[in-house]
Amino acid sequence: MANTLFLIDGHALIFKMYYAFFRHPMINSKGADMSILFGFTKYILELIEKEKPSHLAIAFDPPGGTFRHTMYPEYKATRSATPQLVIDSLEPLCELCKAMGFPVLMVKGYEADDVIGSMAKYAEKEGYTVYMVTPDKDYGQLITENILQYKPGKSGSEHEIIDSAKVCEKYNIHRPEQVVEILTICGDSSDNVPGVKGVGEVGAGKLISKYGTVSNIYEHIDELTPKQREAFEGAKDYIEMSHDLVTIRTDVPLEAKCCDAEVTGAYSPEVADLFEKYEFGSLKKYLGDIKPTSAKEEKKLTFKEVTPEAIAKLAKESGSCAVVTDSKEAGIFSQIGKVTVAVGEAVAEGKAEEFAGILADTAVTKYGYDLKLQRNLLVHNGLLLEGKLMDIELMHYLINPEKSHKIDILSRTYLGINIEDSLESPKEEAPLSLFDEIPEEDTTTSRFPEAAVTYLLGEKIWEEMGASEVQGLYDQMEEPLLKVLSDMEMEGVKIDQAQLRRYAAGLTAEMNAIQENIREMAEEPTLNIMSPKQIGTLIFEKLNLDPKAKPKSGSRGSYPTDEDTLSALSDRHPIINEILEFRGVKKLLSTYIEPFPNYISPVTGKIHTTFNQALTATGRLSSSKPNLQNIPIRTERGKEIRKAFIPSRPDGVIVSADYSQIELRIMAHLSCDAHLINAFRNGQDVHAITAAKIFGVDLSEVTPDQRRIAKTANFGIMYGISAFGLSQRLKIGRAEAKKIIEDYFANFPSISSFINDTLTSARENGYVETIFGRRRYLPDINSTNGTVRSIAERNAINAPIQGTSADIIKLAMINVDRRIKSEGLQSKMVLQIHDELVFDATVSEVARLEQIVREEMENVVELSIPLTVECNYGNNWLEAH
DNA sequence: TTGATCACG
DNA sequence: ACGTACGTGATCAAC
Repeated sequence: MANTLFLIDGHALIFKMYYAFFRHPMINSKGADMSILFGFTKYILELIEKEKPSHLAIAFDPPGGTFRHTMYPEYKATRSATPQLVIDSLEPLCELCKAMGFPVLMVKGYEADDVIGSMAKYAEKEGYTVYMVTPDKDYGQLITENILQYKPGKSGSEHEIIDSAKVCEKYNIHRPEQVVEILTICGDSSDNVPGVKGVGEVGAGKLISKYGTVSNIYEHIDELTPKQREAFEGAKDYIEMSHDLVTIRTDVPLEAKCCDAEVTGAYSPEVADLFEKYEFGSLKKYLGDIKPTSAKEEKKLTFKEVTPEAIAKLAKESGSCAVVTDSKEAGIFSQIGKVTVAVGEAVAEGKAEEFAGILADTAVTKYGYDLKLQRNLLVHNGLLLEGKLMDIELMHYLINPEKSHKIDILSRTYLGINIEDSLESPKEEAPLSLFDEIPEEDTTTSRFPEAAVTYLLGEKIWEEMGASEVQGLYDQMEEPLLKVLSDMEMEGVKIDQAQLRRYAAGLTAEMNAIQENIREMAEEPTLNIMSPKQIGTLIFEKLNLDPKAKPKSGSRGSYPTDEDTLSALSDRHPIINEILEFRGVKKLLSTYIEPFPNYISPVTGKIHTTFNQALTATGRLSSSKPNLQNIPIRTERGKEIRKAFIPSRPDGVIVSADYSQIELRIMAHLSCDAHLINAFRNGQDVHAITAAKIFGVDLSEVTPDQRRIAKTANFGIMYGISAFGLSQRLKIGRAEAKKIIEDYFANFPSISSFINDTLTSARENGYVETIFGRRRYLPDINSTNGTVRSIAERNAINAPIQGTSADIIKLAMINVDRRIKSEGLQSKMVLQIHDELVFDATVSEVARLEQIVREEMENVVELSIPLTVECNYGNNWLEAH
């Protein structure tokens, strides 16, 4: 087979990668943006794997001007400045390409186009088939039988090979060289090359197919229409220069020979070094067995097996051990398999009962991973997990909440030990009931490595926590909370199944009726209302309710059909409201009603959610399987679902206690704003006071509408407002929104300086923190990319507020739990919904419980504003509001 | 697997 | 040149 040479248009590929990673840049551990370097390298390696070229070279534009600039000073003058990342990536990229054995073609005074053109023609003579890898249409002029254009596909789609026939067809010309004539006539706005005004690709194609060249058109200028003649006359002075500018040179002196570009597939250790340096972990597979010259000695994990009795003795002596409780991830009521315990290098494995003494020993610290689940499993199986719980996942969460806390990654990062091979790969469970039979235990896989690594990691990560001063946060907050959450999960919450079933029947009937109605109105008996694509087509094409609506770019031509968009059209056709109704009902059924029976434990008859304690970026909890933190309340239909959350005892009630406006109070505290602090101290209506200030009216004259706007503005401030965002929320003009924000900051200067101070500190430190020292790192806070930087800035404002609120309720939960236990109440705390605690209580205890809960929640921390709690109770969760 | 949509604070 | 308020989880369609 003939040799194939791939010539890469480096400049174009760099920009392709720049935009591909624009929204989510790839930042390495040192904070450097590797987007272009990584994307470029990955593209080349994948290209080689896919197309298997025998030869490959990469052309870049040289620094400084080219002959075209000399010829025409305005050349590319309209281009905006090259992004800094592109500039910074160029040199390391060249170095990397050379190291990988690909000739870097760069000739002073010539652009990459000319270098590729010259190389292509030369290689063609040598008998190569040449593919020019570029999206640039200018390259069409170079295409021959053996020189083709390889046009990379846009995000996901296939590449396209452009041959002579295709390019001729595109412009309606006879020979690819005539692309030059087309470009001369059309000009090139991005390169600032002038063409013949008023003549586009189609017109140019017709003329060139008839006259062959631009100069021949001028020779027959009398045959043109008057308009065309005028246009060509107008371009006469510069047309020759334009012709010259768009002509790709094919006679550039080249040093590289084709044979230099051979793709061997064998890379040097220096390439592996660079991959290591740039953290291209996922690209190492392309290097085969090549290892870096400086390959670190991978530490070996050593352990020796001893008996359960021996390990118990060691654990007692050292005061600590690591515990791994074997079970499939199938809910908190699973059977336990074997238990593995490690102390230093000593490990032991056996039935849980064999370790019962040590597990229950309060004097022995337990290192482990997801100890909340382990504690639940053990308790369910009649065993205790006592002593200080050092959960490495939770500990690492405090070091950096947004990094991965997976044990294999921690092991590599902190210990230099790779346990991937010796660990069970976490397989995805079938997403069925939590209470299915557990698959047969895989006894071939030992948990020794995991236990031994956990022990080492526990000590190491604890040290690391000292550096960011989060040890106290762990001891005082997360570790005690772990046990509280474990109790809450085990306790569960009672659901009125009969009420749920009755409601389901009614809703289903309602939904079917709406569906029929919609299909009739649409005259489409098979319409799938759940398909945004079908709904978009129906509304914007068939019914044409908004002729101005355009398909969203990027999502393959589908129209937006979200609630905002649809609501705006509800006057145009009755079908709109029906669609929204349908969605609402369907949501309730499929998310909150149908799946719930599967979550009811046959053991307790209750629902047991999982609280994720090491997940959110801000310090909040999250709830899953099922999520009990997003049970409906805002709509009438939704409220019905809350009625199904009932007390577990016949003489029971549900008690709900929620912090009133806690985040706004925290902002008042953090900013020390006198107006807000006074308002909260005096128990006044803060949103009304805000309205009075920003609209410059008396408090008594604030209209409900002004209050609503002020309330939205208050929330907006906490989320890192923009004029655009506020205008969207309030459905007002941008200028009006801008005015509101300006008036807000003018009247609340301390909020303004709080924001500025927070941003300054974030830029200096690279992180922000809550009043309890919980950190969130913001690697993009100093990014040159404006979009990602503003996201980081909004996070910088919001994280201390949301995070402090999360810290406060966490402490309150610990204190409330302690009081309930110390006073011997039967009532149980069962749910937390960010600013609300829900209790499964007994009637006789309600008064005492409310007193305790209010006391603990309101006094958990001393701030410059009071924290107030609203407390209610009733026969179900809805009535408790 | 991803994106759109929508439930909550 | 771009996108547009913070933090979550579940479901469905469509790739």
